[in-house]
Amino acid sequence: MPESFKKLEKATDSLEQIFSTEEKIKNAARKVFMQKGFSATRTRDIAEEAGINLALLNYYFRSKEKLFELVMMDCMQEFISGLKIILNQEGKTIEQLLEDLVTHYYELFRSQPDLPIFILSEMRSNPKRLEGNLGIKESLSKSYFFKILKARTPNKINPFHFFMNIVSLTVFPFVAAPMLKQISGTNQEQYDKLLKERIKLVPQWIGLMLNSEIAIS
Amino acid sequence: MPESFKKLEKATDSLEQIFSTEEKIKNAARKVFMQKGFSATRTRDIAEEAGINLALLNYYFRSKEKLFELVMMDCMQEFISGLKIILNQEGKTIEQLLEDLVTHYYELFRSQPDLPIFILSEMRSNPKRLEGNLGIKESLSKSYFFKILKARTPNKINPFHFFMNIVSLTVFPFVAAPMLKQISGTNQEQYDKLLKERIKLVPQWIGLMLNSEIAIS
DNA sequence: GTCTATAATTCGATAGAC
DNA sequence: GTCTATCGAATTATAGAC
Repeated sequence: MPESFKKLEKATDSLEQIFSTEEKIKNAARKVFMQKGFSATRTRDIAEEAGINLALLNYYFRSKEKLFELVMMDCMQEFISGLKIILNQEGKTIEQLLEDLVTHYYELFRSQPDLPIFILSEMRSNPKRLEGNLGIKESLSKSYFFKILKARTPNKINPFHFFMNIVSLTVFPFVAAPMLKQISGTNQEQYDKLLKERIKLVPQWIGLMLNSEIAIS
Repeated sequence: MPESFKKLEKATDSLEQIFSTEEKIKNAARKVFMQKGFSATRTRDIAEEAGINLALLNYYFRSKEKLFELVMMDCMQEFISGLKIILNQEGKTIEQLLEDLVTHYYELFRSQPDLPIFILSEMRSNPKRLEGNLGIKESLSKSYFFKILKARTPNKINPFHFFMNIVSLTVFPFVAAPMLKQISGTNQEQYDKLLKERIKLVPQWIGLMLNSEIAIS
């Protein structure tokens, strides 16, 4: 095919063509990897999803593993990027910070429901992926949020319990969505309504815990 | 033909031999499948773990899929079996039921940490597995526990929110253990101490939520 | 850069001896 | 029942034409 004709064709093509081939492959890889995990994903699936030939995948990314590493890095980044910003908004009350946090993850997981289970399950088989992103620990322990959390923690309970509670109440309903949908007998729309209600409820429940006199005994 | 009930005949053999070959394969399969998931598991791994030859796996279980189905059924069963009993102990207070429940799952997941993430991640790729175990929905909605939960639910909040909270606070710290251990900077022993503290804490926190005046607004 | 065709390897499953 | 050896399909990766 002549080069001039090729350019003309590109310029008049559909929206799909505004992404470079490299980007198309990466986006397709992200979609398929998140849906099926590393081992269950075939490079052919990614090529098909991207609308390109299988050989191009190796041309751009050398191997399935290299492509996966890139996707995984992206996902981890997206998972924790919002966290650092929100946890350091000085001046806000802990209830406000919590509502920001829960809202953020509700919207993130609503657009990408497989993101949390993907990260958690891939981490099981390869826990050392976390070592690279060691910044999370410092980001949390040095954050404004954690400072006021410690101050408000009742009695001698480890403040980390409350961090666990926040993440559990926020993330697990997405991780276990298929099971919880089944158990509650709700369809997608109804279940999503429940999830949305939790944006307001979770911060209040956490507030209750922080204000209570519960101790470990 | 494989004979499942022949195991006792070899009672005088060494410790490894008290399990029939069929059981050894199934136990090995359970271990490897739970650790790596279906796709990442090779039948050769299972054979090696069981200390038998690869051909025997197909002799006893026909295929990797059939073996996996058996293991999955077992795991699902174990996951929900304790539930039905505990949720129907009439006469107990909701706080007592919760403590029984959290204790049960703490001990179950402590001996098999990969069980919850295994079930959740395999369900993602194959949500129809749940349809077989449809009994969960009825077990919950018709249980004594759910009856008193509904009675104690404040205002007009969907009682299922509290079921989600219980499961989230109980299961998620196991599902996300690698990540939470990293973030909290604890080793296995310290993290386990935290998990153990939650046996007493989670029921109290749930009690707080049920007694509060929080509404959806 | 992109394609077709194929090499190289892995893996599930089976045949057949004992 | 258990083993060794191997087949056949699937899959990653590459060679080479355009």
